[in-house]
Amino acid sequence: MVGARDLKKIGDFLYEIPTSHRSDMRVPARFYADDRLLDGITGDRSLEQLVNTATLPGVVRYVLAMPDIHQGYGFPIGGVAATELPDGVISPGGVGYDINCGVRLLASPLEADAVQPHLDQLATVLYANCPSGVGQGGPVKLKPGELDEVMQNGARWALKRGFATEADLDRTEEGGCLAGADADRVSARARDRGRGQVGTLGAGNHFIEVDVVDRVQDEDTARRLGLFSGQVVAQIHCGSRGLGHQVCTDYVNLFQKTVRKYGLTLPDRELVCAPAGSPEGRNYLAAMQAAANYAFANRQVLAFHIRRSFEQVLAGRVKNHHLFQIYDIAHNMAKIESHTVDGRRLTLCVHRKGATRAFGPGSAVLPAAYRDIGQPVLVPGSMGTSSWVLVGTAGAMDQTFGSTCHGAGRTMSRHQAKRSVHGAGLREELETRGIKVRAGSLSGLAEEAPGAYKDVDRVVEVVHGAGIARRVARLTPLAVIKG
DNA sequence: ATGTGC
Repeated sequence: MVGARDLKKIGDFLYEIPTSHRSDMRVPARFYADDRLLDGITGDRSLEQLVNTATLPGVVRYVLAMPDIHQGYGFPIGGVAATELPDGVISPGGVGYDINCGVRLLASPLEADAVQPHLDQLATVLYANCPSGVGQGGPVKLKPGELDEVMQNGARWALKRGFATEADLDRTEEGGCLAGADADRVSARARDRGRGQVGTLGAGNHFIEVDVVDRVQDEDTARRLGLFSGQVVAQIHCGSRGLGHQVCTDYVNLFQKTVRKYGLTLPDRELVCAPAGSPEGRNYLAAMQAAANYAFANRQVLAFHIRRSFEQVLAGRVKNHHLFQIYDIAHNMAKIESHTVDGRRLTLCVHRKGATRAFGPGSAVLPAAYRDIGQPVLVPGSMGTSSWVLVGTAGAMDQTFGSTCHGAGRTMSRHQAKRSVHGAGLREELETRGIKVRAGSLSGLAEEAPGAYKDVDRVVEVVHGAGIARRVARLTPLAVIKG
């Protein structure tokens, strides 16, 4: 267990666990927090997991955790670890079971007052059009061989099928398509699980939300993104469903063997990995990218059905309900990126698990329209609480390999939450606050109770204060759709 | 997170 005495405070919102803490650490471990969040962080195994990642072969500079850190499989959720190619390792546990879990934000030109009278119907129609729940299949029938196209081309596949516009792709991380994806590295079992699930939401913390922009923190940047106070927007939070889950399972199993083959010593079995430049490592990367493309396509099809739902409910009732895309980000992904470490330009495998890329102004990979303001960062809060739109900063490039937080972060396990919260009562409470709720499972709802999460406003305050993202606008929910 | 775990 890592306790308060093992920590060194090295900045207003920054702590370090030095390599003297444990003899197998190759680099220090750093994490961002304030005093209040610190209490929760030292209460579970997440810092010990972070220290474990500091022992990985090829890890550079320091491993990092964001203020929304909590316990995960092997790596903590909210963790960032960068390893140098080709001998530095890639680990499926550093990405997570939900490969390219991420968030998409669509914005309408409408004020909340115009939508309010139709909100109940909108929630019902969204729930009907966007299938959710564990194991749930979806509306898209793929032709033979078409699943390969989804995995190779991601949101580009969706464009060809009429589910996307060029503008959507332009405002998606990586253009919605990772070029290195190789569908041949994805097992038959993973394909079987994913075949019928394109355009579905899933369960757990995944959701579709209709929100209103309730606070604008930076007027200029908000305007540049197309956001204004009182505006109705829609958020999608979901990933690669059963396909990504199976890809992770397959490679975790396979990598049990590669750990021995390459003579790797690990403090936790859950950190199984392979050198990123080895055949096994490259195969996982290609399969992970295929699953990531599937997730981009999934969110794109959901966006299409959200647009259709707005059309169905609002056409003829309001003047313009077109939903344009602000951005789509991944928060479970390993990326091959170039970063400067101690004055040297290195090619790194950056694992972001429950962490968001937050590239600052000037980055060539950003859409032209956003290049001078930095990458939009979408931070969903817990159910019934606010969410945030941030932008990446030069500070993130300097401090965190261009990364920041991804959400509120759990304080209670799912099991704990289910025991202490009643789903029906929670729904009642949300509805009393004027939030429309459509949920397939009441126990699923209980697992996502706001009380089971940290305060997202505080998490965002820390990353803003630390300079690894900048606050632009806050969103508050009008309607929530869940599995 | 997940065709949910002992």
